[in-house]
Amino acid sequence: MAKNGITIKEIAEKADVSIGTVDRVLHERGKVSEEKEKLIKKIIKQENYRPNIFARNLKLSKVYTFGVLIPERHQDSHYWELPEKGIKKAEKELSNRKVNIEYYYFDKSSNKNFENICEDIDLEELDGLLIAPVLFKASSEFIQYLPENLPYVFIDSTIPEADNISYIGQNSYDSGKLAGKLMRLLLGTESEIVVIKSLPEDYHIEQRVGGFEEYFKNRGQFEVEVTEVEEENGKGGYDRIMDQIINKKGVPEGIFIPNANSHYIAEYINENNIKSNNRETRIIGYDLVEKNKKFLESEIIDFIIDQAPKKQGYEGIFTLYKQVVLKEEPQKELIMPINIATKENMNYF
Amino acid sequence: MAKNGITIKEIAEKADVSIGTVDRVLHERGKVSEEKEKLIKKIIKQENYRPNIFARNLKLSKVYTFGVLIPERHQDSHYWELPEKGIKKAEKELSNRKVNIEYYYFDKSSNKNFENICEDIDLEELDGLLIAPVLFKASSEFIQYLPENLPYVFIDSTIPEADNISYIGQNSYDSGKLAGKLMRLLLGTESEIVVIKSLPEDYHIEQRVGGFEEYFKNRGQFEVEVTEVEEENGKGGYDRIMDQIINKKGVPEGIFIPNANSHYIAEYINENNIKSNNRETRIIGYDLVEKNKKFLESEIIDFIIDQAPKKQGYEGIFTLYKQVVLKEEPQKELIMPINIATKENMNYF
DNA sequence: AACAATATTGTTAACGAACACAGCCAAATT
DNA sequence: AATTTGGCTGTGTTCGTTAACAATATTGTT
Repeated sequence: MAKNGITIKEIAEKADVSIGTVDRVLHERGKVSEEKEKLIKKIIKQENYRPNIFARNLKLSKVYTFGVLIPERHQDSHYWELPEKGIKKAEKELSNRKVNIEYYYFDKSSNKNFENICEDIDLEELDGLLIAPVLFKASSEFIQYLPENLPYVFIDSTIPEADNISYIGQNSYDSGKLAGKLMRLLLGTESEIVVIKSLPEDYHIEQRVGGFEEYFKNRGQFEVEVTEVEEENGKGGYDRIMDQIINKKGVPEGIFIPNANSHYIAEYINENNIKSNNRETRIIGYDLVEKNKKFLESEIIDFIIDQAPKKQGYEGIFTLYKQVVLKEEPQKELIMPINIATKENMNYF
Repeated sequence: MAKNGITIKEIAEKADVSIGTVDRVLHERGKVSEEKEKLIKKIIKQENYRPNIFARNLKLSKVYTFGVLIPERHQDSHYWELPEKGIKKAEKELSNRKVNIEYYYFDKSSNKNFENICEDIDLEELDGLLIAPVLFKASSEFIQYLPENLPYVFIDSTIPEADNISYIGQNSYDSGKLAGKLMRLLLGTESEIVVIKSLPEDYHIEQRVGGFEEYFKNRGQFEVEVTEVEEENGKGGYDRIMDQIINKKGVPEGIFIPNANSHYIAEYINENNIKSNNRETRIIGYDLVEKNKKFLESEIIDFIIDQAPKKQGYEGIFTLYKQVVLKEEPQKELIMPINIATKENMNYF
């Protein structure tokens, strides 16, 4: 019991060779006769050899450097601060384990800037890379140029055909459906719902809207209308859209914002003291950024769907660590929970 | 940059002594002249010396054994399988890091059994202990007898005056409040709500009920009535209580079950095809055990509050690992999120 | 057969910490 | 003066893995 695992030395004894030969088999370095290679491999398998990570890392005593390529912190209503928090947490925990992190922030509204930042990355220095491929096309291009043996992990979004060792993120479609259900609960019956999507198009957001609409199919007493707003216009853009909506159809009973900008709407509703048929307008948004938390606290926003961004960052780094440093088996996908945040539980995430 | 921490050898050089002397200072073994001791201590502090965990563990090459003392898996509607899953996950991840876990399951309905199990534990063999102190008094007694230097962590519940290195669990009061809010949303207006508490008394459950009631204070259109049922009577007990409630006051619009037994109620409602004033009776319960998931899937249960049991187990073991093996600073408390599970997101936890 | 070229295998010194052991020196004892 | 004692300090080995280097075996070439 509590078997402590066989060592290279013991394998060597069993196979009647030196540890050098075992080492060659293990690392595929140098030549080994077919006969001995077979024997050694058999023993390794039989005895379920796992290298002693303490010895391994002691010997290597290399400083591993991981790169992090994510949007600038303040973008998406400061959403990107959140994954970064998780990354920093992982960095701290790994600080005395020879792990070092280089941060590269790009402006997600500019492909050009993304490319420039990418060029700045000293890929030769890196042992792993954490990427938020929000700029789909530019990111797809970028990963073509990565060195063959540089492992990378995606967080937030993913690129289907890529060779990433792992993807960490949420199922956006299901989260949209959940938002639909919550909205129905909030409204009870017969209501008009507006979805305010932002441009440029984004896979995540499309999915969320898709799931939301799906939920209301065959639920005739709810009318769902999707509108669009240019992300870069900020608060002003949202204000104008709201003016238009209200002028055209009156105040909607429910508003769904499939990104972190729901606080703009909440602010509009709050400033203009808007009510819909004598009841509050219900708002569901995404992401626990400070401004959304404020309006969640005052219950102007009813629900925020959270995609565990901190965890995404944390697990992203740890996935690289486990892969690169500990040589553990990777997990191809890590799907985040779809958290529902309200005034009552928002501080526990 | 990427400073890798000073080594004993480097300390020795700086202090112009040998590594032996540094070692003596570090471990308080043998005599060292006051003068040199001071100097060495100063350097250690200045340079923030942290032993290299790889070297340390390689040398020590000790197998650490952690004990786990939790209720039998099937208890509380199989709730205890969930923390155990997290524990097993941690065990697997730590398997090649010389960590070994011994499981001790007790019958939480019997103090006597708990005591017997505790006596079976070979405390001398253990390097750490994970305890779910659901039996408050018996657990309080037990921890008195633990060896001075045996670190232990609580999950699920805690004991105020104990010397545990960490507590991992949820804020039950706030989770009850959240349940209240969700119930109000489900019901809309004017409803009768029944809370079915189980006996014997349990701190967690009291807190949850307390939070729930608190939420409905000053919300006159809701009437909340608390009833009790003997846990050990199982389904039969819940059936009888439901019969009584319905006979006395008719079918309540909402039912809140502050533990993992909500599936009993759901089954009752389902079997007897019960409706309340032509609308569904709303049910909110706790814990994503299989049976609850089944009724959540079919929407007979509307919400399940989840306390991240798997995470509790996982983090519990890792807290011990970090403390005992890696000698990192412990975190006195780790408060779990209050997760809201519905049909739509239940499979992502 | 002599020798070079290549294929295969063995040896050894780190990595940093822990710890047993040996050594040195001055004061105390005989 | 020789020896013991105790206080203090340094040295060497070990843990399992890695990788450079050394050594030996085998094959090919003239």
